[in-house]
Amino acid sequence: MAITIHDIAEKAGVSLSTVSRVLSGKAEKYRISRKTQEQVLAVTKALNYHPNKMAQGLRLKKSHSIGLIVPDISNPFFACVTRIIQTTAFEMGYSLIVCNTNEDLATEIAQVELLKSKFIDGFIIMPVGTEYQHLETLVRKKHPLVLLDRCFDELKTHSVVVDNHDGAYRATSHLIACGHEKIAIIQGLPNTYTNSERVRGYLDALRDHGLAVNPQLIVGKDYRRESGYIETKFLLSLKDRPTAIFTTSDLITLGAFQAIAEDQYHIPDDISIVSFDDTDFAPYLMAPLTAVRQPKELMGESAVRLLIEAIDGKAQPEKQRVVLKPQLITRESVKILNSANPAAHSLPGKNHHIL
Amino acid sequence: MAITIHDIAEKAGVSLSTVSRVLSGKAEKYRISRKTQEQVLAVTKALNYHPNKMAQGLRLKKSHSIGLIVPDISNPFFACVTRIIQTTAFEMGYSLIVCNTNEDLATEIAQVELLKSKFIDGFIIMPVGTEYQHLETLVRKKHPLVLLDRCFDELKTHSVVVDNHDGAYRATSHLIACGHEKIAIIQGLPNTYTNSERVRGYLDALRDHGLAVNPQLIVGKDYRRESGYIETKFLLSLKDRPTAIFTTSDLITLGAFQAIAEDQYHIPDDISIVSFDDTDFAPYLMAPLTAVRQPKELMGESAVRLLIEAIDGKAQPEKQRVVLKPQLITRESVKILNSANPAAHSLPGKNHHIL
DNA sequence: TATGTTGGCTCAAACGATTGCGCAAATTTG
DNA sequence: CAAATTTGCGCAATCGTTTGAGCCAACATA
Repeated sequence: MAITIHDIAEKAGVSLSTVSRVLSGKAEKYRISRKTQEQVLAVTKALNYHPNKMAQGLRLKKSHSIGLIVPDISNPFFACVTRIIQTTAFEMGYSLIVCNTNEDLATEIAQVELLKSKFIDGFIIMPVGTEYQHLETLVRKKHPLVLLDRCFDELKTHSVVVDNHDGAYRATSHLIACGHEKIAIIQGLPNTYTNSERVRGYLDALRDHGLAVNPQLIVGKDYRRESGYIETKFLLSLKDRPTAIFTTSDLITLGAFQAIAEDQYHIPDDISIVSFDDTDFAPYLMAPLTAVRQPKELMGESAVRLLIEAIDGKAQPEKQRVVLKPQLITRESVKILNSANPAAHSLPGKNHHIL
Repeated sequence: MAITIHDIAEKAGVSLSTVSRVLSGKAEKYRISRKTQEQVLAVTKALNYHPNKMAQGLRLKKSHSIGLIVPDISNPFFACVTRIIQTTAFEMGYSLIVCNTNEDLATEIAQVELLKSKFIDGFIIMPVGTEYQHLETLVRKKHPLVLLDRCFDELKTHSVVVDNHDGAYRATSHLIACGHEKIAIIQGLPNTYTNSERVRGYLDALRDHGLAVNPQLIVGKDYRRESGYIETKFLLSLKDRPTAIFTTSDLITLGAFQAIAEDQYHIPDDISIVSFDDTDFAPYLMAPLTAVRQPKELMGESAVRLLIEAIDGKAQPEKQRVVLKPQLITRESVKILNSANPAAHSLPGKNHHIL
């Protein structure tokens, strides 16, 4: 079959050990003569040897691969983060096993189990976010683990998140600055870290600007397009229609757009939208989207670096939480109601072509 | 450390072999008594044993993981296909190692090398598509391999592709049926299977409808957004502007939209667009997109099934090429110039809400 | 009683690498 | 020239599984 160090040892006239030592750069330590080293290296090259990673892994208890668990790779936000993670990991010598949970807790648990048995060196997990028992097991068993995008305050592990409260606060404040008062929110998965923070940001912004909260305008139950469609339909049907909607993911926004188009409304004239994510297509939608941009590249990179530090034992033992700041990108999906307000003037309308 | 069959053997008072046999369902074959089996199973459960996949893999030369090499996971088309592949593979007991090439051949070669050493059971590759030496090596060494989306006629291996010629032909014919005669194409990566087929479909459609080919209207050099932007800028600057553009990927289309918006043109009034892919966001763009829809689910599923058949040795030894038919989805990005043409009437405008 | 058959399990050699220990030969030291 | 030290490398155990071959007891057959 494939070439092994056996073959090399034989052809080079030395022992297994010697070959292994030369190839793993331990020649100095074990005092292998220069001549022998060259000999071995030559044969290795000649036979086009590639070490068997499974054998290495078994012996060294290290697979040089990390497991990524993501709710939905086809969601452009996650897709982008995944790409960064893959690239960064590859540069650092790791390959990536990708698992999809479809936002389903049972699937997530199954994937974690699967990965555990695969001798993964570490995990990057964007959890569904409602339960964390299975993750606690990982932490207890000292599996290197970085939570990404979503985390649990109770779980003592590294994590990389965006300041969702800040993002939501600014999105909502922007709407208020533009003169909106009846502002709805279509939330994502309730009772999850990310979502709760976004909702909290929304509520805080309303409160800080002296606006009353209308519970009827808080809707939504997951981050998917279908949800955006349904909830927008509902919001549009209200007697006292909101003038603006804060959609908490770009996918929700797509659904909202569909509902709005179907009901023959127009963005932003009839209804304003601020979204969350700012994925690639955001500038090109029926109305170029004002959205909170998540620092996708930074998220992916930080997660990988943190994880690999943890794997190498170089991470601070105190668990770190990296909190990244989002950015509000203003385009044309928000109508300015109160051109009297100076704050509004400086905000949208100018930099439409931020892409 | 972790529990091994050693521990189980000891606690159950039997030998390693017996444990292994019971756990791998070979009890019958090796005549292990029912009592012993239950004994072993009980201890296994009690200790919460999970087999070490590395050791198993080493012994059995099987990792139950497959490698996926994809040009760009963040491209929504590939992202969607990747999700299907992951899900299907998982259902069939395989996990997925994902590699990204960024459409770069050197990276692709590096990734293939990496995966080869990882004891992958098989490959699904969406190649960059300009070279196939490294893939030929895989084929020669009998690595199960399925090419997806793009293939090489010269390479004798399984492949799953879309009938790109047909898709392009129908896209172009649709434009012609709507009365367009000056039709540009923004192609993808030249000299690749997929792209050549699409260009051929475009040319054939023009020819079959008696339209002359204007070489100036054939532009583009890769599938990315930037490319769409630049080429559209160019096309719009021509004295003899085309009335329609066939953009050969949704990403190119985004760039085209940007250029068109920037130059203050309007879709479809000033310029019509037919795209390729029909990703999720296509219906919600500034102009709901008429596009050739690729059967993403079917592509991903077929690729995995074919690969696993090949891994299990159940695939026909003759290499199979699965060719899937695309579908033209008409929305509102194409203007009907000749309302006299009966063919045009029956086509667009009705089913705008295909999502 | 000798012989064959079967049931029920264990032994030990793989798979392909890594590594502590130890053994010769070469070299230095006294 | 003997002893001590260094140089250069090999032996064999190990990682956690799987599996062909073999062994012993019990039972059936002649």
